[in-house]
Amino acid sequence: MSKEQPDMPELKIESGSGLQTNVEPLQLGKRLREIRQSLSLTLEEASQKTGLARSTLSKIENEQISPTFTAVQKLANGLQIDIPQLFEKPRKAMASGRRVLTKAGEGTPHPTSTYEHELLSTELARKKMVPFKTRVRARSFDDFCDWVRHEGEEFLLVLEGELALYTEFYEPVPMVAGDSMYYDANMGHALVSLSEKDALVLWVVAR
Amino acid sequence: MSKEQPDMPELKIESGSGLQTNVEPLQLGKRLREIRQSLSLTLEEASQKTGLARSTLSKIENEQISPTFTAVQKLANGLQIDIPQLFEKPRKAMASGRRVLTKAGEGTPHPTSTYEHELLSTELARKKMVPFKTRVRARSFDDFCDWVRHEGEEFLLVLEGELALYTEFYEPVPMVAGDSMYYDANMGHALVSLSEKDALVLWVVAR
DNA sequence: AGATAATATTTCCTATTGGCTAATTTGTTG
DNA sequence: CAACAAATTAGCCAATAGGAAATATTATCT
Repeated sequence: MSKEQPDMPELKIESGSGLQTNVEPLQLGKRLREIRQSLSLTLEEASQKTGLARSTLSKIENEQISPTFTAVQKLANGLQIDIPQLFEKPRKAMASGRRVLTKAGEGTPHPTSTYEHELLSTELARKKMVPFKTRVRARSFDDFCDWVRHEGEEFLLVLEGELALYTEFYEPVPMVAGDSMYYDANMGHALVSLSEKDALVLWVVAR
Repeated sequence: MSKEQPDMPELKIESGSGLQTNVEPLQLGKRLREIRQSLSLTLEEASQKTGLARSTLSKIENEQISPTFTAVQKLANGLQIDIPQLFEKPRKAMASGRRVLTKAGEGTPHPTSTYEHELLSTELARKKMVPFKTRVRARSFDDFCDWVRHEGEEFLLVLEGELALYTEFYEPVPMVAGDSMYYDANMGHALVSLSEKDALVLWVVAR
């Protein structure tokens, strides 16, 4: 199929939630080229160091192909760059001097089967913390069969109601409004409301 | 079930190049599955959020294929995770499975000239966040002459009262109970209570 | 309990794209 | 312009991404 017009960068938005943001703010090829050139490497030399073919490198740098994850690893390995560095925005993670105000009740809703989250910030990818307010519906311990468990650390403050924090290695801890907890999120954890009313907690997760 | 497929090629992640690279210490699929499940998402939901097919997600999670970089981007975008986080080795600064409970009003007092802080955790050196509750006494803008300014990011939630957040580059923002703010702490900032009563805020600082 | 329905996940097949070798074009110097 | 080096493109094969059927898992009824 011979085209004479330059390839249109297709930006396909899938159906369903219209929440999808564009998927190419990050010019990987351009940055890789900069890195290679800053190392004074030719495509051939980079090829030898990474184990990828010259042509492949060329196409990646010109953004004609999207490298496989293993290819990215080989690149990072061969050129002595760590992957996180590749994807960090040019400067600080969060743009300097930025702020996000969230008025009461106007966070982004994010319901799950067991909790009702309200995200209190946006552009989470660039931030170190994820703050949200969560409504914990009254329920019993039996309602969950598996711990919540993920990277990072969590801080939570009870705003309203009474609940218990179940954790993997300890006895359940009853908590009332004003109590707070700081814990390692790799430890299994789950919240259970103890009263008939829902409980309300502030939750901050740090990576 | 027709298991006996003739010439079914074995699916291997390492392509046939067979070069030196021992690149696959990082269980990407496993981590992605954990992330998806921690969000209580089904493959179908994740598919809608990311624009990737169910089957593709499944194969990625089972490490049967090496996702294209655009696929990784769609994943990160749709699931609200940032890419560096994906590739960082799971390090644990905080002792695994530890927790600190702070009952209401029993935090460590830490008064300053302008605020009255109550630290809500201990062993701060090992943690990623510093949470504290602060009472902001009624005062005027003139009471402070210099901005507070430090490394990291801050999240604050107004628990009681009315106050204004003064920041270096913006107009003062009036806030009432329930409002929250996320901002870069390098930007000069200061809180002023607007009512006769003291205001109470929750404050979390991330390094 | 079992049977059945509903949903979640995996498998199979096809179309598309990444990746390698080899050839072509482009750029630089003598 | 020749001669060389570097980068890009063409052709081919293998791997990935998508779609739908098959399987596994969970929920709902009698």
